[in-house]
Amino acid sequence: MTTPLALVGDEPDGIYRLQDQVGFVLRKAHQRHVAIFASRIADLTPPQFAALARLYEIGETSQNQLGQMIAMDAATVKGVIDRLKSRGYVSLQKHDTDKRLLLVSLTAAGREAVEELIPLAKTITEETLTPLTQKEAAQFLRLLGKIA
Amino acid sequence: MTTPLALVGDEPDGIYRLQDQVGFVLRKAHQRHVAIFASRIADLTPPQFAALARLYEIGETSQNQLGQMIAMDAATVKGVIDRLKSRGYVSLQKHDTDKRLLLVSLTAAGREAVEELIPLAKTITEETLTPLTQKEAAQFLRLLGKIA
DNA sequence: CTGATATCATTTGCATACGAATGAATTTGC
DNA sequence: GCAAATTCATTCGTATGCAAATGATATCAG
Repeated sequence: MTTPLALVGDEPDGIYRLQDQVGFVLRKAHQRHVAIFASRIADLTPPQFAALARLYEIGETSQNQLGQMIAMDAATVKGVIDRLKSRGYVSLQKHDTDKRLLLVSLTAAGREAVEELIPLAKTITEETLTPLTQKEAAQFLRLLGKIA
Repeated sequence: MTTPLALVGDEPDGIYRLQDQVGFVLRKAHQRHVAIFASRIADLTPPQFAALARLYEIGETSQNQLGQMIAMDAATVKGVIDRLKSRGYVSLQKHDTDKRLLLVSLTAAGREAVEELIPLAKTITEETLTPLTQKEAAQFLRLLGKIA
């Protein structure tokens, strides 16, 4: 154990501790989650899975639109989709009338992969929340949702 | 507003919603924090600041040790330290007896930078936690600390 | 209808982040 | 005291993540 966390606004001009800064702890929590994810799903990254899962929910969309729905900017989503395409999980197609749009959709293999991985993804969420009781976990998810 | 968050373990074989998965929300929260950080401290990244702040706390250490204290692996910390060195914020020196160690320490400019930035860093934490009440923020930091 | 604006995808450059491999130096085990 | 194991720093490859610039296309305003 380290020293207890200070309350926000505590010690207005007091000492500065990195481990009390939300960004630092957020970064570590994210790293831990990514490690848990990798240990359970070795051949996809969390962003790649997010793209597949969203496509599974909503069906075909444009690349940009998909990016907005999974919180990725245009440059990032392009790389993710490129890699999913090279694996055969998604297929790309130009929009009929609006020639700017690149439509992304799941292939049969992509759909199968998502269906297999969803139970694992739920396990990953549970394992990440293992340090918390059920009550704490619900509370944490509620507050985290407000922060995000 | 989207649909309310499911409790953990809710709907054992129910629907899967990306926005209920802790990793996805954690990633978004982290992104939001990085954006807030960049808006207040334009010329340093959060990992760079973490390195400077830790060096300020503890003084000279080896590059690897520093990495462990700010949750960065050896490859990552090397890049961060290289960039801080090229800005004149840290200086590097070989250990006298143990020739494997690369000692990192703050320069005068680095120390000044940290002292100027610490108040801003506190503001950044506060702004990140703005969506929460004081009570919620304290609760959130407590639970986040357990997750990390 | 047409010039200004906006949107979409792409590309480039930079900064984490991690696994794996490597070489140098140190410590351990026996 | 010496071979084996460990530690440290570095390098390479891959994958986000974002800002900024660009070109193609679409929409809007007058």
